[in-house]
Amino acid sequence: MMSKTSKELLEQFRSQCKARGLSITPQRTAIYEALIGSQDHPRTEDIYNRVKTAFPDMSIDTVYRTLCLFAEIGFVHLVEGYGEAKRYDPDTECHHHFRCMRCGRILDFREPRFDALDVPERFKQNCAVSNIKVVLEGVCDHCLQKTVES
Amino acid sequence: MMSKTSKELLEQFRSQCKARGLSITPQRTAIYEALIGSQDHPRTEDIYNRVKTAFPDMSIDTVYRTLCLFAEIGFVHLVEGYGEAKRYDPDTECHHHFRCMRCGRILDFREPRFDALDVPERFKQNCAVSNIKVVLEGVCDHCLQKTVES
DNA sequence: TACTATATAAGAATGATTCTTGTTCAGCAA
DNA sequence: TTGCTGAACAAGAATCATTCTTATATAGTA
Ligand SMILES: [Mn+2]
Ligand SMILES: [Mn+2]
Ligand SMILES: [Zn+2]
Ligand SMILES: [Zn+2]
Repeated sequence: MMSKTSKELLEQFRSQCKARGLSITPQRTAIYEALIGSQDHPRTEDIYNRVKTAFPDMSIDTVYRTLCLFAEIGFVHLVEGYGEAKRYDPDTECHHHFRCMRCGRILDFREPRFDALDVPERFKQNCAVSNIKVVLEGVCDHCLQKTVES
Repeated sequence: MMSKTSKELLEQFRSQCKARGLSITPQRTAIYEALIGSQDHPRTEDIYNRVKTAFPDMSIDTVYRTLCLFAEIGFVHLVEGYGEAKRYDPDTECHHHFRCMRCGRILDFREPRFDALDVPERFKQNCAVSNIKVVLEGVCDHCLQKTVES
């Protein structure tokens, strides 16, 4: 199936907001557009930088608030990390990550085999497991290249 | 095999420090002991609280510095999270985590099937993958219990 | 168009972590 | 043992990410 056009995504954004009684403000729309236009895993400040060309006096607090809201309602996901600035994932379909421990780059990958790993019995019985993710760690191709060069 | 006694672990700590030219200070020793004596995933401040009974005027900066050092040299691991305070793992053997999204509790589990999942070809070829971890997310038994009660 | 609750901007406040600086001490050599 | 020296430390300032407070603006609606 073909992925949604950005026009379709925007329409979906508007109707989801409506359904939840959230105002559709120019700021929220701009932040949403910045998100869907990115294939990476931006920090709040990255999004802030992308929108402030069009909105020179947007407060960074608005970006923090809005991304937090978007994460709550599922427009974006929060990426697992190691205590630095939060990173968001505009791709909310099930997928997994490779994380470069040297430069912080996060690469996506889809691996259906990993989407439904069989969880230990004790979690099945006592906890409510809502999702599983596999995280690969190491050094990315870019960084390996740099190592060779020097 | 039997797991190491704390005396053996301490001896290992001392020789590892020596091998790396690191001074064996009372502060480092106390922090190391606090770590190996814990079965959870403490924050820097948790460790600080545990050692300050014996060292009332230890600076919290020393705990930050020391945990960071211990993570670099592999005495502890850093736990993946979502941007709150860093959490450390004194268990450096390969294992995986369940994370409660409600209370933040992190439960360990060992699942050899997960330790050597077959990584996508493109990472094998271009990146140096140093480890794989599976993260389960959901609501823990404690929190489910609370939900039922109220 | 007017009203009201919601959202925003600006800046202060907070929490975690790191940096700076002057002091102390662990490891080592005499 | 003693003395030296670089590494480690304590204290507090500084920084970074994030959240809170408050006064103002505005989206949705009558
Ligand atoms: Mn992703
Ligand atoms: Mn663990
Ligand atoms: Zn890299
Ligand atoms: Zn819980």
